[in-house]
Amino acid sequence: MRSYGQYCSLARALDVIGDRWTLLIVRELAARGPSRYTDLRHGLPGIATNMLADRLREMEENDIVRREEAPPPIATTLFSLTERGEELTPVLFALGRWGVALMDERGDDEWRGYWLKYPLEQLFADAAPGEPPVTLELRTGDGPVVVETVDGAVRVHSGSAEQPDAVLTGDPEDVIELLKGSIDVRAARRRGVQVEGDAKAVARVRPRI
Amino acid sequence: MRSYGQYCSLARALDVIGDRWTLLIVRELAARGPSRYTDLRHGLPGIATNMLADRLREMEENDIVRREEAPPPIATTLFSLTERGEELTPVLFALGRWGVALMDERGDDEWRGYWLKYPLEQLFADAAPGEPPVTLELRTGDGPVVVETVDGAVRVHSGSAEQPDAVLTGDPEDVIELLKGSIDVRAARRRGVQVEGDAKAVARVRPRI
DNA sequence: CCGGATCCGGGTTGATACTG
DNA sequence: CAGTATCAACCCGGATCCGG
Repeated sequence: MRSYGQYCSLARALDVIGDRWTLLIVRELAARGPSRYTDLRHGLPGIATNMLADRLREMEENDIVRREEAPPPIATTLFSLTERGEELTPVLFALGRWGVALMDERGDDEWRGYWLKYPLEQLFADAAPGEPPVTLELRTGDGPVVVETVDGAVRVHSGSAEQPDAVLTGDPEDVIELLKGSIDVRAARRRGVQVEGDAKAVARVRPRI
Repeated sequence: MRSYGQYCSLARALDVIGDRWTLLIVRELAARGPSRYTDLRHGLPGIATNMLADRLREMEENDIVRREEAPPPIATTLFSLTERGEELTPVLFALGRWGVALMDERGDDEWRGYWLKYPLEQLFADAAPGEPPVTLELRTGDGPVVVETVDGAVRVHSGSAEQPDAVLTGDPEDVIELLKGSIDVRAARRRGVQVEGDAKAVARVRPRI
């Protein structure tokens, strides 16, 4: 990106991370940890492969991304955030928080389940922190994600749970509305969400005030 | 801007404010309040006039900016942030905070004194909150700015002070280093900073922790 | 002077094909 | 798997012009 040429920390930051796709690459690496080139492409639907290669190179030069050649038996290239890259999480949070108001209709937007990680961990909490922890599994289109209550907070990671208290299957919009509490289990079922297991466990994951 | 087409609040936010210049226009309006087109141009050195007009129109459509025709005797167009636009300040703060580490050399970057407003208000405080408040005037190139201690915090606005406790004149880099405390008055003078008035008042404005 | 609109050249991005 | 190469489309920057 062409520099703004201003002696201002905001402008300097935008010189480095203001390019198209850059912050979404940071999102991918923050949500999934060290990732292969191909996995990044999968998490960035619509990106051109040369664009991803260019951005990764620039971000490496700017000390945001680190490239590691994993030794056998993995034998692949892994991209991960540097410490300086991790420090961008407050930026992701602020932008993501502001963008919540824009999440009106799903349309035909792309969707990956693990994109829920930071929204849920930041904006949701355990509604009954005194009770024994619960585990949910969400199946919303691509790979499943696990949602757990831990010390009153919510933790999210990709993968399946061994013994989930409940499993939610359906469109992301509907599952999210169910977790938000803006619709109940009955209404969610009417929209096509499958709720298996303990419906009470679902109500444990709720927005912070 | 072309949409990323992702059902993710970060991507949605970037759809709206990810364009070049957009966040800098927000900075201008946040730091100076309602502004005329020409003043915005002055605060955004390097912007093409059609670009500013385009961005303002898009930002108006996206409910970030409001355009008002001020009645006589002002009789000009004023641009200001909507409530939704004001809600972008956490984004400016997060990005600006991250960019501080990039503020190494001034080079021939452009500079406006009021760009100090948010950095100083956020990152600095009154080192002796119990003492009577002090007022500084900074003259660093373009218009002067007033720095005041208020209830232990620091407030900044454009303009001149009537009875400043001290006046600092010099290059922005040097004045900032003096306020940060990384150089003392003696060293600042050696670099060409003029310190008039009470040097003790200068030491009242210091980085938090 | 204020608030733009128009035009054009160049740089950035997107889509697809191809490769070690 | 991890990219390069190519080319078209679009966005941006710079200059100029224009109606109040």
